[in-house]
Amino acid sequence: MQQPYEPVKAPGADRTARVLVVDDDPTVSEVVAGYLDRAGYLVDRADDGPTALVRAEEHRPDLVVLDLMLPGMDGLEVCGRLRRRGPVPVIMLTARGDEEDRVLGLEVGADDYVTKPFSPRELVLRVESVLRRSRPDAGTRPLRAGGVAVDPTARRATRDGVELSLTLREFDLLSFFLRHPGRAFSRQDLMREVWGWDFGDLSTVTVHVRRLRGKVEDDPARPLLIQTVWGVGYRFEPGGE
Amino acid sequence: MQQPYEPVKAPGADRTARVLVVDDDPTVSEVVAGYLDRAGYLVDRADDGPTALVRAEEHRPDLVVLDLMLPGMDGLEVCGRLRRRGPVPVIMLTARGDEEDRVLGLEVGADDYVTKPFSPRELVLRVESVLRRSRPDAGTRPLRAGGVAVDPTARRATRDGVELSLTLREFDLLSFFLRHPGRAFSRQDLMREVWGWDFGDLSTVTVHVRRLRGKVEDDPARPLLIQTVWGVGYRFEPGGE
DNA sequence: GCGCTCCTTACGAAACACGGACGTCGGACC
DNA sequence: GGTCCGACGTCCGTGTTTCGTAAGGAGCGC
Repeated sequence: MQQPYEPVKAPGADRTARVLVVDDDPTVSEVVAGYLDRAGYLVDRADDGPTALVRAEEHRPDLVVLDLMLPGMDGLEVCGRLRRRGPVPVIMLTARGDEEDRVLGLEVGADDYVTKPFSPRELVLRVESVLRRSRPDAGTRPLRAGGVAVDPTARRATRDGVELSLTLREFDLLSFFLRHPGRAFSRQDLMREVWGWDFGDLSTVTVHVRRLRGKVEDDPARPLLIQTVWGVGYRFEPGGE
Repeated sequence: MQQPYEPVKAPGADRTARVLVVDDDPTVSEVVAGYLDRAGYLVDRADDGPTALVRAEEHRPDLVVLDLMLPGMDGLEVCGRLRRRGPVPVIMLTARGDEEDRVLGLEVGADDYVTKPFSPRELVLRVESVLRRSRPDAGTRPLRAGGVAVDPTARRATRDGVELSLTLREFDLLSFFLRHPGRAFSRQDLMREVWGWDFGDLSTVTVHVRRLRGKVEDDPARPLLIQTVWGVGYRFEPGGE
C-alpha cells in the first residue's frame, strides 16, 4: 500500500492507455486529469457531451470517465452514444446518494461508477481495475480464418477475397468471433464482450448474428461459419468452410 | 430491460452459486440473504469474522459478501485471510462515506463494494456481475476418458473422434460424469449437481441417462460407459470401453 | 413368483431460435 | 432546415428442438 500510482500500460497493447475525462466543472476535471496523468495515463478532456463525442471519435480512448450531470446532454445519453460507436469502458461520476442514478448508470452500461466526493486514489484504482478487465487481448492485428479476413486497423473485412460491407456492430462481432474461433459464447457473453455492457435485451445479439450471417454465410439459413449452439449461444467454426 | 432476479447458474458450472453473507447486524444479514436467495443463490450466513472463516472453509462459497465493520476481527482482515486460502471473490459492504475504507477495501482485494444503504437490486446486480467475471474459469478444461472427450469451452463432445450432437442437458450430464469417473451417483445427486435443483421427478434423470446412452454407447441396451448401479443410481466407467 | 427398480416409448408443454417488420435515432445530403 | 437513408434495437408470429412426465413392459434380486 505504498505507491498507488505506479504507471500503467494499456492492457495487451504496448502503449499507454488513453483516458477521456468528461466533466463540466473545471475543478473536478482538473483534479481527475491530474491524478490520472500522474498515474501514467494519457489524459484527454472534454467539458460537455458533444465535445466528448468528438474527442472520443478523434482519439479513440481506452476508457472514458464521465460525469453523470452535464449541461446540455446528460451523462447517460453520452454514455449511450459512445457505446453505439463501439465498445469502450465507461466509469460514471455521480453525486453521492443518487442511488437511482447509479443503478441507471449500470444498466445503461457504465462499467463502474464513483460517487462524489471521491478520493483521487479511489478513482485511479477504479480505472486500473476496469482497464485490467476490459481487454487482455490486443485486437489490432489482422485476423484470418475459414476464408474470412478482418483488418481491425483498416476496419475492413473480406470473404474469399471479396470485400464485405459490414456495419460497425457486425464488424465488431465478426472480429470477436475471429479472435476466439471454435469457442461457444452465450448471448450474454457476446453482449458483454462486443457491446461492452452487461445488461440489455439479448435478442439484440440474435438479430445481429442473423444480419452478419446474411453477409458472411453462403446459405444463411444453414450457417456453417457461425453455428448456433442450442440453449447456449453461438460458435464460430472456421473449419466449417 | 432485463429481469433482474432471474435465477442464475454460473456458466460452465453444474450447480447454483453459493454465496456467504457476513454481517453482525441480523437485520442487514437477513435482508441481504433474503434477496440473494430469491435471486436463486444458495446463501450461507455468518455474523463475525472467525465464524465466516470457518463457514468459508466448510462450504467453499463462490462469493463472499462482507461487512467492513465487524466485531472482533474487521472486514479487511477477514478478506485478507479468505484470500490467502484460495481465490474467492469478495464484495464489501461499507457505510456510506467511509471513503478511506472503501479505498482500503479495494486495495486489500475486494472485487467490489456496495455502500449502505443499498437497494437490493443493486446488490444483486453486483453479485451477478462479479460472479460472471470470476467463475468461467471453473470446469472449463477439456476432459477425456474411455474414448469420450468433452470440451466445455467449445461445447462439443466426441466419441472416438466423431462428433456427438448432444442437447444441453445431455452435454452437462456427460461432462459431470467425465469429471467424476468411477463414482456412483444417485438420481438425487445428479438432479442436484447437474440440474441445480433438489426437487422434481427423478425419472427425469433416468430418461436423460437413457437418451445420453443412446448417443454415446455402442449398444445402448448393454451400456458399458454409463453403468447402472442397482438400487443406487449410475456410474461412469471409463475402463468399460 | 413377487416386489421393486429400471428401461422404453410416447406425448404435451415449454423453451428456444429464427425471420420479418417496425420505430427511432443520427448522419448525410440536398 | 428539411428530407432521405442506413444502422440499430425491439417486438411478434412461427416452426422447431428440447424437456419433463406419465405409463406400460422388462429385468433384477430375493
